Amino acid sequence: MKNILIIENDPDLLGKYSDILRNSGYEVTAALNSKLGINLAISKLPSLILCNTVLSDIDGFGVLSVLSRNPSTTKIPFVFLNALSTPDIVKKGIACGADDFVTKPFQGGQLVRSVEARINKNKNQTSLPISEVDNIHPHNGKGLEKLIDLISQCKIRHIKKKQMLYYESDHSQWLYLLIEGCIKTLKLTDDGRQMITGLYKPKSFIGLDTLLLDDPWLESAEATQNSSLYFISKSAIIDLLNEHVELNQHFIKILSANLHEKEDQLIELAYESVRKRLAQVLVRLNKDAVPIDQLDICRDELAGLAGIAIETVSRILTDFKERGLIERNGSQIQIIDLYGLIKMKS
Amino acid sequence: MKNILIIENDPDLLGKYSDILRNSGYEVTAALNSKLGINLAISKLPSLILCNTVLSDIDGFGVLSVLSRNPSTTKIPFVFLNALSTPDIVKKGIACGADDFVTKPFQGGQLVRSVEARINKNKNQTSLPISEVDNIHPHNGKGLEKLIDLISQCKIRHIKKKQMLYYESDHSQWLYLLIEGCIKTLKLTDDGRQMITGLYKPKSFIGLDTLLLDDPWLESAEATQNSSLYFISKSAIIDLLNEHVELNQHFIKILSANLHEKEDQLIELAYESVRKRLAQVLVRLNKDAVPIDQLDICRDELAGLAGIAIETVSRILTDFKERGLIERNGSQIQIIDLYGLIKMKS
DNA sequence: CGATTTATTGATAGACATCAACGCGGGTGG
DNA sequence: CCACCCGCGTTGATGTCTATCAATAAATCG
Repeated sequence: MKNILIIENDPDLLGKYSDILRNSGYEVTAALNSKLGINLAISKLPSLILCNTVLSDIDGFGVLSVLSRNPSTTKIPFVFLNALSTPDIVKKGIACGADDFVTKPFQGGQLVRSVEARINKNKNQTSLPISEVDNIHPHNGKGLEKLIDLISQCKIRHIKKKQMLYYESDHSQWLYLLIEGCIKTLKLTDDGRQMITGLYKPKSFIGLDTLLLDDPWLESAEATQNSSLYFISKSAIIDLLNEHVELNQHFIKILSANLHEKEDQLIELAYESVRKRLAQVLVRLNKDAVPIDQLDICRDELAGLAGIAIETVSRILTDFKERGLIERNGSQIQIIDLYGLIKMKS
Repeated sequence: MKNILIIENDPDLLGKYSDILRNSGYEVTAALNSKLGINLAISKLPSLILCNTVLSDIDGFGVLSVLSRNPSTTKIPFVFLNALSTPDIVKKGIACGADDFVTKPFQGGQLVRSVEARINKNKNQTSLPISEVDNIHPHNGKGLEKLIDLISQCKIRHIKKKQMLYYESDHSQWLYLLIEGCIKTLKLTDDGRQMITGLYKPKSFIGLDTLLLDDPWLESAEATQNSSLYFISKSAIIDLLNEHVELNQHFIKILSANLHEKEDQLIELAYESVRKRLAQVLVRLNKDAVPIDQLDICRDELAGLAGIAIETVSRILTDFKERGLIERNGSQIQIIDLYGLIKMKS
């Protein structure tokens, strides 16, 4: 029978939730404060944890952080119970690695449904294969093998399109490994325009650049599609790094490659015309896109990637279409003449 | 008595050079081919090596490369003898780590003078203190201590203002550590404009980004002032990296910081006006400049740093002067109102 | 199907590159 | 020692590229 741990200050509510879940056939462990909750989570290893955001001693986010750092409990689905789901709470919850949010008050059925859905979702995830992660092959060394072990012990979280993964200037607690979907990292200007500094495809790490620095995030990250990611605790990775030299060197190589990419973008931004920049962006997107060379990306993001205004994107795209370089249907773009785009001159 | 090794194919010339140097009071070791030369260099450890660029088996550049990789011979001053000093030879020589070039034919006195000057120069260099190199403190770990040891065993070379250190797409053999002067790294566009991707001040490493990648240089490096650098053999550094985890992590941190800098520049280039970009460049230059806040930099380089046209630089500087932000005398710029520059709006 | 977001098109103005001319110093060679 | 040239910096006139504002059209979503 599935065991569910509930952490909730209010004895009345705790009893109520317990009853609902027991009636649905779950075994329930109850904790009236966070310390007890953490201990019970570690000793009982429940199938799921329900936890109030507001607790007397350590708050819900703190509980989640502690359990995330412990390898044996990091993978347990963690659902927040809270009176209000303000954007701020959701933001903080995602940053800590929460799986779901249930807002009080709720109908009994809703709670059960959420719990069931979450447990089922996490059942499937364990079988996801890790291979060729950002050019990691297990035979490349003991360290990379250990890294793959570590990753496979981490919890997978899913975030929806347009949801933020983290925000600029927030404290960074995780290294992310994207499994599915697409994540963009961006910086905002004072007047609200975005510059997209990175566009991450499956099998790549997000956050390597702040891994060893104590700095907070220097950019925000947002899902452009529904995405699944491994949340890898920074402290665990750092422990691994301290033991395995080749892992460090692998990361150095990734960072070096990133640096070179950025430098190329720099010179492009400085001296190339907008036309050429947009063409380059299309070429780059095409390279690591699905084989159908059909890009599903909104104008806003193209503008952010090329560093130009949305209206100009629109204009240039129609121009490209008239010249037979691309085809458009809706917001989808199909590249017809890749060579023509590459050879685009200012 | 100082021992000098001469490597020269032609027996007549070899004899002639030997006589000249013997008459000036040097002990001379002669080698008629490169293999012998290398062996003698290692066994005798001469005070200086004279070597023809053109040799029968391994050419002069090859000899220098081999000796540079050997810790016991890397520090020996190495002077090329060549019939013509074409820019191409000088370029290749500098890339390999040559100290000087003497062009044949020459007067006997010239050879002696070059040799003496070189030996004296290299006498002084051994005492240069390495401290706080790019935030390296010896107490930060065994690896950093070893790194400092390694660096102190490396030869220091001096390159003059406007001389190139390396060229884009050349093979990279060294990691450089700047001691004195200033080095800029730049990329060129097809139409000859330059984008300066890095401006290195003393105590910083140059070439970290290609250290672990087998790629050739992706940018060129040029001295903006007379500069002195340690030439650190890549293979030696890599050996050290394989032994010391914390050294890798130190480099990861430097690379991460570089990456963040580049990202900041990206968003600036994309969305800020040229006025603001130039102001930022001045602020950045001022930060790590001499305390007198007097910048000696030509318009061309300001343009390359901000990614704008030289004429525009000129125009904006006069505007800044009229507003009392800076003062100009000749090509020197003095910042009057730093805060005003920082607060510059588009 | 209406409402709201997202994309396109047009008109306009401003910013900046480009071409061209000119002044200034410093080095070079007669 | 002076004239000359060359590189560098400044200034002016001009044209073009692209952001911005505004209006409309299309598409997406509930």
